[in-house]
Amino acid sequence: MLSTIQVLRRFNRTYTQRIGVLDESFLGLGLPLSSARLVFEIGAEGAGVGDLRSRLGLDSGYLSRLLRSLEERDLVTVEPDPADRRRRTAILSPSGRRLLEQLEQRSEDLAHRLVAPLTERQRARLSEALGTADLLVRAATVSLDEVDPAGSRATAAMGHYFAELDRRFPGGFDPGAPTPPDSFTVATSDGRPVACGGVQQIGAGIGEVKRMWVDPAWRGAGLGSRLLRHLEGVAADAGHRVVRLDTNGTLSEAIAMYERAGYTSIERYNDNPYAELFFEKALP
Amino acid sequence: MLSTIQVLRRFNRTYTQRIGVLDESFLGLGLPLSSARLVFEIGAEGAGVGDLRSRLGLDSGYLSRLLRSLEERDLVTVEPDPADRRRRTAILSPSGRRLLEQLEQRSEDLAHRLVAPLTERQRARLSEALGTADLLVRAATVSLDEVDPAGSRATAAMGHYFAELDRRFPGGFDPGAPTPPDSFTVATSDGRPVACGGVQQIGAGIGEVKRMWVDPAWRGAGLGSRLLRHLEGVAADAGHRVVRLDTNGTLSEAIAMYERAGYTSIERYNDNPYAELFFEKALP
DNA sequence: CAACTTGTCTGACTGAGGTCAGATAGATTG
DNA sequence: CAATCTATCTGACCTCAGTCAGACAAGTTG
Repeated sequence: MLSTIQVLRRFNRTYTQRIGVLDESFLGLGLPLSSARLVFEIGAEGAGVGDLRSRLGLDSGYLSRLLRSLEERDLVTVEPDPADRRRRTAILSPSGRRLLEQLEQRSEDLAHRLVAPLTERQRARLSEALGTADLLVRAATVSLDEVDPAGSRATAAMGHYFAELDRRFPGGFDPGAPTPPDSFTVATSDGRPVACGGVQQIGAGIGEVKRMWVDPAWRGAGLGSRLLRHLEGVAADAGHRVVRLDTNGTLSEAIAMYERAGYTSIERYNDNPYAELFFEKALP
Repeated sequence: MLSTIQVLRRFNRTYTQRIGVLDESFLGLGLPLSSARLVFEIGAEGAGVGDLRSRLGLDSGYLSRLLRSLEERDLVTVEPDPADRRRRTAILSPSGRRLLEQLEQRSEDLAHRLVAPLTERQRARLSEALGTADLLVRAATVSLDEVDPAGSRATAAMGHYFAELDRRFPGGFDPGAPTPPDSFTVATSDGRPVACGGVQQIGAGIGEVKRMWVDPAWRGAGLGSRLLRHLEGVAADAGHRVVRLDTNGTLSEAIAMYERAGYTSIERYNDNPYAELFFEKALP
């Protein structure tokens, strides 16, 4: 029986040899690979230069040069951002958009050719396997960052949380004027918040986990328990011996997860009108 | 519901962003990536230069230069093959073998770090998904080549076939002095024959599929039916209207496959002492 | 054994990909 | 408003990766 790591390494070799070419399908349209990738990354909506730099992990000088060469070929226009004229935004020109379509097409053709020898049933198996692998690999590479509890990343993530509560609670949800917790963690994947949660002191040696949320598309990938473990670590570092949390009966997945994580039901400890269930766990 | 192609393309993006780094783990040991890959490919047992060329898909001049640079660093020795002194074989020196170990270690560490955030169950799911994807991707990218029926590739593949018959038949198997068929197809993956089969005229408009074999590790991936379809095409191109084949009752997987492919049982049409069952299919 | 084929090597050259050290223009802050 | 910081750009430079043409030695064939 092979270990996950052996399977992963074996797959990696298979993959780079055979599917890796999907990327190189960008070649042959008269553009070097990195320029083609850049066109792909700018996309139909355009993107900020700094944004591109971080997404592609390129040196600022190098990226600048790539953009200049795309401009010379009339594929891209770069314009200053009106709000902050130091920043610039790259947008595809009409011919750039045509090129993007060709790139998409080629990549699709190649994918098509790759699965062509498989029967319908095998394709379905492959789809399912790759879909599972995709979710798990994404889940494994989500980065958990502690952010400023009053900053924009925290606010944006909390927005998703409040919006979901509002959708799920029969009478809607009114966050009022929320006070930021002592510490706030955001889980990000591809630049988007996919989960979040805060920790706040509510008594001597007692921390509370607040505003914990996981994007619905990401549930079942273990992200919730990972985040919860992380938040318990944050609480422990802050000197708490116990963590508590409250929740609403509607949020059944969350409740199941708290129980799996070793939380036990306790009496009401606050006057949160939306809370119906209360949990506690002693930190090791 | 996403199509296989969409899933594949999505996975490809996830993958190149996150696992693609497994390869670059070869960097940082003072060797450029291609040299490191070459050391990896030479492996502990050494490898022929031509073999390396085809496995890595490199230009002969480029490969030669890479080998020279590894020789200069005392990582590799290249020696002529005693049987054919044009051919040369690359072998790792002791320090080359140490380097290979370091490369393996790094790649393993990286894979380990990647799966570390997953729970045991998730890792098992990932293993299974990647294993399935690996088999299917390999099966999809096997290349079917028509080779010289009397050449070395055909002989090597047939050797596997005869060896398996010898293992499986109660009284063993004696191929005698086999005459090469009119046409022979070998399916190759990573330079190894994984399946083969020949077509021979045995009457006016009648072709026979002979010596068809699929590597046991590859059964269940649809390779057999794909090869059979290919051989039927070869027979049709040769002007045959019907294909026949004979087989032994021991080879139950093969028999099931012939039936699935639309073959029907017929009377004995030859005096092959090992054959017990006879099939026929009309070509469209 | 002459003519060919095959396997590897050498030399000359190219472009992609990337780094680093400033320069410059716009924003922010005391 | 001077000083500082930030986002981007320019110029100089370097290595890696790869191609192509041809040389050459060893093997094969008529």
